[in-house]
Amino acid sequence: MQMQKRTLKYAILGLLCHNDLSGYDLSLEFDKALSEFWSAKHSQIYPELKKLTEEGKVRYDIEISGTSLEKKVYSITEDGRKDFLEWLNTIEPMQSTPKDVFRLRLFFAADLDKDARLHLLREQLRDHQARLEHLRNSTHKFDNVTDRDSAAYFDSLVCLGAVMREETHCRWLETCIERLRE
Amino acid sequence: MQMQKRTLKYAILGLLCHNDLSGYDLSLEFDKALSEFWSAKHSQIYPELKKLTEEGKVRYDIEISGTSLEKKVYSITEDGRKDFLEWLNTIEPMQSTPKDVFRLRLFFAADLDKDARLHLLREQLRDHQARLEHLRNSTHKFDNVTDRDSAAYFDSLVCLGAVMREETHCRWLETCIERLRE
DNA sequence: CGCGACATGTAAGCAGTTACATGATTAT
DNA sequence: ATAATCATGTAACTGCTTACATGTCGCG
Repeated sequence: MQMQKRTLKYAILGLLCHNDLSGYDLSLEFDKALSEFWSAKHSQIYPELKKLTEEGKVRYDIEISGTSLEKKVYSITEDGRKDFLEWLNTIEPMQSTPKDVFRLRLFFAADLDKDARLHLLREQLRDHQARLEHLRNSTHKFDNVTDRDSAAYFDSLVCLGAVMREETHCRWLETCIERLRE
Repeated sequence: MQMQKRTLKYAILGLLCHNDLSGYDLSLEFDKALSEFWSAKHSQIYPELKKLTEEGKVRYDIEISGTSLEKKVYSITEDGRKDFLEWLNTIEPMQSTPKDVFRLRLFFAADLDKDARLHLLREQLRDHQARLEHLRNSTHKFDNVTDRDSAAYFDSLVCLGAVMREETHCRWLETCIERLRE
C-alpha cells in the first residue's frame, strides 16, 4: 500500500509556518505567491483545513470583523511544524514530465492545414509572450533582496526559473514558426 | 454547465487516425511516443475505449494471436475522425502553469539548512541532466526527417521543445546552486 | 516449468474543478 | 441600493493512480 503524497497539506503547512492565515487568506496566497507552481481553490482548501485541524497539525482562533463576520485564523501546531520540516527534508523521486495539451496538439499538427498550424503556434506565442512580460515585471520586487537565508530570496529564485522557462518556451515557438513558414 | 475537456479521448483518436491499435498498443504508444507530453495507464485506456466504442467514435475487430489469445484491434470511424479534426482545429485557452512540487519545495527552502538546500538542488540537477542526456540521444532518429507535412516532423519539433526545456531547467538549477554556494 | 511480456479488464480511492449555497462588509 | 469583495462551506463530477484480478504466449 502506497502512501499518499498530500502536497496541498504541506503547501498549507508551509504557508502557516510564517504567518497565521484564514482559509480565505490562504486562497489569496495560492493565487498570488504560489501561482507559478501550485494552485488550490477554496473548495479544496476548506476541507483540507478541517482535516488538518482533526489531525492536530493546525488549530484556529475565531476573529470577528465588524459586528458578526466570523473569520477562522489558523496557526500551525508544533506537530504540524515537525511534520512539515520532515516533508521538506525528504527527497522525493523526480516528478514525471507534466501533461501538456499544446504539445499534444502540435504532435498531431500534420493533420492540420498549414494556416491552422501557424495560427495555433502564433496564438500560443502571443499568450506566452504576455505571460513572460508579466513575469518580468514581477521580478523587480526582488531587486534589493540579498539575504540568502530569507524566504524572499527563494521566492526570487523560483521567479527567475519561471522567467527562464517562459523565455525558452517563446524561443521554441519562434523556431517552430520559422521552420513551418516555408 | 462547462463542457468536459476529455483530452485522453482525443489523444486516442489522434493515434488511431494513422494506425489501427489495440488497447495494449495504445498504452505502449503513451509510454513511448507521447511520454514527453501525455501519459495514460491501461486502467484508464480500456474504459475510455469502451466508452468511445459506445459513442461510435471507434470500432474493433478481434484478432487471435496463437491459439486463443484475443486482441481487440481498434480503428477510428468517420464520426470519430470528424470529431478529432474538429478538436484539433479549435484553439483552447492557454493551460495554466502546471503544478511543480520541486518549485514548491524550493519556495520553502529558507526553512532548510544550507546543506539540505544544496542537496535538494544537486539531486534535481542530476536527475534532469540524465533526462536531458536521454532526450538528446532520442533526437538523432529525426536526423533525416525533412518533410514538413509528415507526422515525424512534428514529433521532431516537440522533441526539440523538450530538449530546450530540459536545458533551461538545468541552467536554472546550476544558477541556483552557484548563488547558494556562498 | 517458470518468468517476462502480451493482453484485458474492474474497484477503490485521491486530487482537483465546477457548481451550489449562504451570508456579512465595504465602497460607490 | 447595489455591486465587489470578504468569508465559509458542501455536492457532484472528472481525471487519474494504485491495486486487484485473470489468463495466454514465447523463451530458456
